[in-house]
Amino acid sequence: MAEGLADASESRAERKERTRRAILDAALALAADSNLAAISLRQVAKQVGVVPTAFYRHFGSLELLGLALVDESFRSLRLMLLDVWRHAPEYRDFIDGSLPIVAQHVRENRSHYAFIARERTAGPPRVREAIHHEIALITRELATDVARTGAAEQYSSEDIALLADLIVSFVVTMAERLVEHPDSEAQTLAEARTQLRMLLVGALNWQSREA
Amino acid sequence: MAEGLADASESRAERKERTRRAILDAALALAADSNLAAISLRQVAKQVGVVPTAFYRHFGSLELLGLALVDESFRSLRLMLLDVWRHAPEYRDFIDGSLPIVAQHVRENRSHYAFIARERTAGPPRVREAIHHEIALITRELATDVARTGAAEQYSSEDIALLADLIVSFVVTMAERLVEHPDSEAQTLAEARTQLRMLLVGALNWQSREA
DNA sequence: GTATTGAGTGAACAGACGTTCACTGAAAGG
DNA sequence: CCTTTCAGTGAACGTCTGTTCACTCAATAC
Repeated sequence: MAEGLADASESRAERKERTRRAILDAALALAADSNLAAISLRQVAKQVGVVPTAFYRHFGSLELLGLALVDESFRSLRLMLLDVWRHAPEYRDFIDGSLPIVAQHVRENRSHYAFIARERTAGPPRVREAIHHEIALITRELATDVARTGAAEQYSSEDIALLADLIVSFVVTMAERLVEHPDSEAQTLAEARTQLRMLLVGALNWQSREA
Repeated sequence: MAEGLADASESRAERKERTRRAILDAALALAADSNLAAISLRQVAKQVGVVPTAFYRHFGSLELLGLALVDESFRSLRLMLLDVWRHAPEYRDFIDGSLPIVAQHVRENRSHYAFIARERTAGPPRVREAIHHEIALITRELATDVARTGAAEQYSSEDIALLADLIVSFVVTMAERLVEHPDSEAQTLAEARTQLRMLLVGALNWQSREA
């Protein structure tokens, strides 16, 4: 089972995982110049430095590879959000506390966010669905979190959901901009800060009854 | 010059324009199943019922065809917006007056909106730029319109621009949803109505000084 | 009535595509 | 130590790709 004593080479599983990672990274890089549906299995294989057939040892198709990338992207994203929400009560200002963390995560995972931004609207149907599902889950979590902290007691639960959706949609748009214009991060962030404030001032003055 | 008397066949220019339209429509239809970067010149030609080479008589590349589609989409969109803004003062409620018109236009031009939604993030760079440019123009027009009607006198001009951007971004998101779930138009619209109201309640209570 | 223009043709090209198959050879299992 | 497993190989297939070129032949121009 074990490889006995000191062995400089990797185990079988380690090598496989290394190739799998290389394939994921290559696909991410190649898709960045167009999109997932426009790249070919052979391009990916060539970039990895492996024969086209080897691809099938790891993924049944480019679409399944795409689903793996969605999974990977959102696993990291959710960890970041968990961190944001756990520390939220400590913030003197929720917006100023949270936005920079999101911006930092986008900066450090630009290619993943770029992938999500593109494939969310242009990817293969199953990939699109997977992304929308993940975003819907996050929206639901934000809604329960808003309800739990009692920040909007005058809201009906339906309206809390709509508010959460409004916020998530806005942050998605902001993330798209951070991806597209990495050099303008400071300005994008400053503008988003003001806009989110405008939006939340609306939240504070909103009453569900005035539908 | 003229074609003399009664002639059942089309003029040369008419035939050319008819083929051009067929190419635009074919590309729009084929890209709907993936995206512009993933379709081929030969697929388009086959769909039109013309030999691949004939494509070049109308467009130098698929990318230029994409730019033509952007142009076409936004020309129609701008006419609709002109109509919305001209009749805005008559509305008892601006939101209830405008949103249904936008929704109707999306319904009647679904393939164009789907194209814009996809290529906005996943299209060839020049196509993406063209779309963002058009959206920026519309945002600027909305800002001057908001400023002109004096609906937000307490706003700095920078904040009017940010508010306009917030509204346009939201409507873009709403349009994406109308495209993706045509069957839920009524619900999407009802939710968007509430969300836009939340947002604008924020606008009314916002003051530029509290940055 | 003759000359020009130009949208559409059809063959040809070199290369890339996805997928199949039988294979190798080192790591892991017993 | 011998056997099994399986990530990666390499050739082969039929099909599709963008682009070139010389061409036809009806509508237009003069």
